[in-house]
Amino acid sequence: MNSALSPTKRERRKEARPGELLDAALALFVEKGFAATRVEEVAARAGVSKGTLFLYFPSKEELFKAVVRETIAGRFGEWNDELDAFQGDSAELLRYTMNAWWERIGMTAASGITKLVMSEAGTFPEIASFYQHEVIDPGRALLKRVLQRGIDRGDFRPMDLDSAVYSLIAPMIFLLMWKHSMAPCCPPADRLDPQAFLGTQVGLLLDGMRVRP
Amino acid sequence: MNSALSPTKRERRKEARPGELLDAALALFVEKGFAATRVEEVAARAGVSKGTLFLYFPSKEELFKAVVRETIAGRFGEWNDELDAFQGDSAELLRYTMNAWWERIGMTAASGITKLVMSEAGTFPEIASFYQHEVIDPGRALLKRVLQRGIDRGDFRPMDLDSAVYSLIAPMIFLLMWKHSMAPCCPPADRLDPQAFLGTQVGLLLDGMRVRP
Amino acid sequence: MNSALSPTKRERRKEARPGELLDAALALFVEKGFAATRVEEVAARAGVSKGTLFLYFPSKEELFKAVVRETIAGRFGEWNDELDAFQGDSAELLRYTMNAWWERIGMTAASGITKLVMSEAGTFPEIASFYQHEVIDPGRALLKRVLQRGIDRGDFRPMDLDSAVYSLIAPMIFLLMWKHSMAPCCPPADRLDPQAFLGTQVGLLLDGMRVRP
Amino acid sequence: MNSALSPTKRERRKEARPGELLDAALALFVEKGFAATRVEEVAARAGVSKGTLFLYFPSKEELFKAVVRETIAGRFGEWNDELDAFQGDSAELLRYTMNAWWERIGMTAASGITKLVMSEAGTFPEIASFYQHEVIDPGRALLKRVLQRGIDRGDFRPMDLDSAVYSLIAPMIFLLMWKHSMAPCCPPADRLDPQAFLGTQVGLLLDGMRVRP
DNA sequence: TATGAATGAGAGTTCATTCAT
DNA sequence: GATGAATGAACTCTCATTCAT
Repeated sequence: MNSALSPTKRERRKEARPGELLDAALALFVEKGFAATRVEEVAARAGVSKGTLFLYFPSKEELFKAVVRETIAGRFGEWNDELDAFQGDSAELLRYTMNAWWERIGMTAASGITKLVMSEAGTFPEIASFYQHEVIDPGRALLKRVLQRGIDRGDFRPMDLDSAVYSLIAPMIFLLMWKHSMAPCCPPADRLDPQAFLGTQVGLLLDGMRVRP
Repeated sequence: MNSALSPTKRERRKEARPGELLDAALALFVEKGFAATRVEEVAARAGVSKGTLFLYFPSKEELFKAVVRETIAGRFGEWNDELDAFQGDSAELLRYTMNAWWERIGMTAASGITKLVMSEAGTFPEIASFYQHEVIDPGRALLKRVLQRGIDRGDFRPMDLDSAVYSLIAPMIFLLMWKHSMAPCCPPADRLDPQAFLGTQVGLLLDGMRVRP
Repeated sequence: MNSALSPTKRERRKEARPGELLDAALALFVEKGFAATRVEEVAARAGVSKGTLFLYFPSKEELFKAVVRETIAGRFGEWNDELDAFQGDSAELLRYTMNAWWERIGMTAASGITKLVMSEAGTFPEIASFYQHEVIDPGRALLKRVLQRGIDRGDFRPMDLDSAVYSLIAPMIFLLMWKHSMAPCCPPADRLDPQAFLGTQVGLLLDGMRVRP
Repeated sequence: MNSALSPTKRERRKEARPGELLDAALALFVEKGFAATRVEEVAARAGVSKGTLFLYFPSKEELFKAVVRETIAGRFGEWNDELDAFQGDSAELLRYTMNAWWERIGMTAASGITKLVMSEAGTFPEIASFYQHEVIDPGRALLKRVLQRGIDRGDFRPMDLDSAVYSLIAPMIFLLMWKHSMAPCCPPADRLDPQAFLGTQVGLLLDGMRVRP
């Protein structure tokens, strides 16, 4: 057997199974919500039979939890490194960070997960809690470091950091909820342009809207 | 018939029924989501039998729509009047408006409905569209007027209004999604204080976080 | 009170109630069948409320039975008298009898009852049996007398009377089932003309289709 | 997979399922009518669970339609061939045809379907229409050919074919309605003997009941 | 390991029947 | 008597889950 060296096609597929199922489930859960997604659809989209799905995941709920866990594998390590390496004005860093978030999370399927977790938090508090610890808290910590850096460098004025962090999270959460709920039903003309919005929002947070005295 | 003068107990109940059912449905939909709420539960909570519910609402979906309609019934009229009557600085007006939103929507069950609509938008695009027209659009228009007033009076500097409006909506949507999803699972210490957050957010939007040159 | 002499409108209506309900029920049962007819519809058509119907008939089943009983009140007395009074050829009498049946039963709502009884006989064997005794048997006896008269007068050749009677009933039953089932769905062009059919049928029964030797 | 060679027990069952369900449905629909038959009963009689039935038929109504289609699947081909091959007197052919009808339709479960279709025509006009096109019309065409053959050969006198055809259909429809409605409730003594009746009826139609001039 | 036929608890909905007014 | 709001049993249909093959 050559499995140790180069897996056969069947073996490769076998190993890929859970991943394919998770991808299919992610797409469908995001599109239709947990309750409205049928496991048979997930299986079909992953190219396997209904029974096979239950070989890998003991129940629909566990499949959901696995989807969430899988999709949010630690993304903050490299991000923190980028922050440390950044040279220059903190306003620039902030803009860069928000943009990076949009490109790496907001624009990708990962944004669907957040929407999903928030939508189904009532039904899966455990998942919401897990998400809080694994994603939200690290994210807040990262943003806090950016702000702290700004204050330390004299770029930003002193402020209540915890609260300000939420001011940065808010537009991101809003953007992704919007994208996955209201946007699909709005006439294109009215549609919110995410990057432009993010730019304006950061701009306002940096400089404010009030006329200077 | 005495119905013209004083309604009998039965008649009084009959008039109250739809409201009682709507209340029960609102509570349960917000708590468990649309799919996970059983009509029998709604009926039971309203103190009637399953069949009675269908006397007033032809289907579960129509019940849901009715809940949405009921909860958001024209709230913008008085709000616009207050805006017109307001004397003073536009920054004050903005703070006042955001506070009022929290007190009238964010703190009440109406916030649950918005969370629900956004969560179930994939399953009920029609509802999402309805919500967009009946709630979101009027809300945006109102905020736009506030900003325009500020610019006209020289309180605010000129800006892209449409985009800035979303910067005001974002914290509200965020707050209410948070309240109905993550908040219930987070340790109290970490909990976001909505009023404080809103204050900080508006403060930042008004004056920015950057050190003045 | 004048009720003994001339009843008031309300009293007249009260006495008429069961009749109005029976009429409404007859029409709806014939149109939609027993199961598909809702008692509320019957009540509405009779201009009363659902509850009132149950004041006069203890159940939907009893209503159905009453409809059948009511609609077939002895019609054979006068018919037998006509037969006795008839002068002339028995072939003429037979034609007359069949025509009279069509005009008095086939064309009227009474035909719907027969269709109904036959259709629902499986569910209401008791009703079928009642119908057999009250309608079918007297009808057969009457037709038998017509045939016997023909034989006695030398108009008809001897034959098995019981069986021949069914040959006369068959086209009537057929016609009324047809009218209440297939006819409504057939293109007008194909539609069976009842009187013409009855004429042909009696003609054939009288003279046959075989070429005479 | 061995399915190509010898189907497994499960596979054999799977193939048999629709047929078993159809048989069970036929029996129950005929016995109790469409509305009074519960799908669970049908499933139980076929030895499967409620859910299984819906694996094969998407709804109760479709099950009913399938029963109708199945029971009447092209029966007229061979019948027309027999007619073409028939040698001899047209009166004989007519007797043979009517007898064959009784043996192949009247005596079998197929008669129950016709009764059912006529009984439920009000509720399922679509089915009635389908039946008209698939069964009644071909039947009429066949009988018409028999009569035409008789006239062409000089066995029968000229006549209005369309109308005469109904004179042949009438006793068949009558017989089958009778069998499925009144017959079960009548005392055996009174019972109509179908074959005898059909014989008499055809005899009368061939030769008439009038004494020859 | 993979399948998909089979299951059956459970949900929404209907409607004959009851009964307080 | 008359009403119609209320009931709840009954019914169709769904779908996560199981298991023989």
